[in-house]
Amino acid sequence: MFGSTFDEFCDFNDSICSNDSGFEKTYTDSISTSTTNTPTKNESIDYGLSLTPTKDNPTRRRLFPEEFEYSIQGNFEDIKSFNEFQPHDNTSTPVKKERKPKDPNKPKRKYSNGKTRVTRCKSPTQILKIKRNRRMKANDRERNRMHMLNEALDRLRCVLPTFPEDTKLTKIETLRFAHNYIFALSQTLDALDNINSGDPPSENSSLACEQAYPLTCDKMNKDAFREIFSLPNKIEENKGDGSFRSFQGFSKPFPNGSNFLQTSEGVLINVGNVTVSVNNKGGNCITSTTGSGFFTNPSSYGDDLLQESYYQRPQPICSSYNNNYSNNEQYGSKDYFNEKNYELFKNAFENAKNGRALNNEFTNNYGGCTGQTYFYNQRYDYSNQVSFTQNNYYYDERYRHNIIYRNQGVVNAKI
DNA sequence: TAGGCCATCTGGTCCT
DNA sequence: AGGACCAGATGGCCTA
Repeated sequence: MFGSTFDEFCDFNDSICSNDSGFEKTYTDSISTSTTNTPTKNESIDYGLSLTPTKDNPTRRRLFPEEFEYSIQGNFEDIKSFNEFQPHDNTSTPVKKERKPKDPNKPKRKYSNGKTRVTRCKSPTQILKIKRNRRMKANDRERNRMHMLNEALDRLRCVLPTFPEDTKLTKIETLRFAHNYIFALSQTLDALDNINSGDPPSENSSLACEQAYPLTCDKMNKDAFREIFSLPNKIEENKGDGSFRSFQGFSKPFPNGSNFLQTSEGVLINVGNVTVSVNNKGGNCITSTTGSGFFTNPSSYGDDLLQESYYQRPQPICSSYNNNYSNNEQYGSKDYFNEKNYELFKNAFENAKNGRALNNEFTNNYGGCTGQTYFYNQRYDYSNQVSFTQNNYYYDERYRHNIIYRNQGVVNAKI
C-alpha cells in the first residue's frame, strides 16, 4: 500500500494530507475521511495506551505502566512506515522496526565543496517535507516531554497518601497536596527538634509552646483528604499596594493564637485546616479542623498482630474537634481505612519522630539544595505575571523555615 | 449542556 | 540547526 521508507511515507503524506503535520492526523486521515487531527468519539484509535477514562474503565488511567517505553528516540530511522505500523503500539507514532541495510554497491553521493560547491536546489515540495519532518520530530519530542512530566506526576501521586482506588488526583491537586503534605511533615519535624532538644520553639519559627490542647484523631476519607490537602487556600489579604498577604498555613490557629501547642503527650502543629499531632508514645495524627483525620498507632501496639487489630477498630479512638464524624459509624469502618495509607503515614511519622531516614522501596534520591530556604506561604501573583519576587509574596521572617537539613533524611524518604 | 480535565498540536523563544 | 520549554488552541471524555 505504501512505501517502506520515510521519504515514501512523506510522499504519501503529500498526497492525502494537509500541510499540517502529525502522525496522528496522517494516520487518522489514512483510515477515515475525518478532517480533525484528534480521533473522534467513533473513530478513536486504540494504540494500546489508554489516555482517557472511559465508561468501561472509569478509573483515571495510569499513563505509564512500568513497562512503557518511548519508541521515538529522536531519529527518523526509528519511525515505522505506514505498512509496518500497527495500532496497539505503545506510542501513537509509527516506528520503524529496522534500518534498511545499505547496498555496498550503491555509489556514494558526491558533494562539491569550497567555492565550487553548489547548493542543492530544494523544490517547494522538498521544503515542505523538511518542515514537516521538523514539525513531526518536534511534536514527538513535545509529546515525550509531556509524557515524562505526567510520569513524574504519577510517581508523585504514588508516594503521596492515596485515595480510594477509583479516584486519582488531578495534576494541580497533586501538586497542592504534595506541597501541603511536605510542609505538614516538615512542621512536625521542626516541632520534634524542639522537643528532643528540650528547648521551647524558637520565636522566629512562629511556634510558641502554649497550653495543652486535646489530641484529635479520626478516620480519614477521600473528601477529608481533599479538604485537607488539595483545596487552595482562599484566605488572602490585599495589602493595598498590589501585593497579597497570604495566611496559608495559619488560617485556623489554635485558640491561643498560636499554630503550635505542646501537650503532656506530644505536640500539635496547625497548618491551615490541617493539624499534625505527634504523640510522645507514637499515635501520630493528621487531622482537619472539620474533625476528619488520619492517625498512626501508638508504638505501644508494637507487634503486627496488635497493629492489625488496632486499625480495624470500628470506632475512632480519639476525640475530634467536633463530633460530626466521631459518632458516625461509617468513618470508623474499615472501608474508610486504607492500610497502605496507614503504612505510609506510619512510616513517615515514625521516622519523623525518630529523626532518621527511611531505607525502603519508597526512598528516593532527590536531595535538598543545601542553603536554600523554603517559604511556604509564598503566593504567585497572577495579576502581573511576575513570579518569585518578594513584592508579590507575603514575606515574613517568622515563617521562614530552612528545611534542608531535615528533609534530606526524612521528608525525602517516604514522601 | 456547561465546565473541568486532559492529550496533542503548534509556533514562538531561548539556549547550545 | 536543533532541542527544550512554554503557552495558546483545539477537541474528546466525563460529570454534575
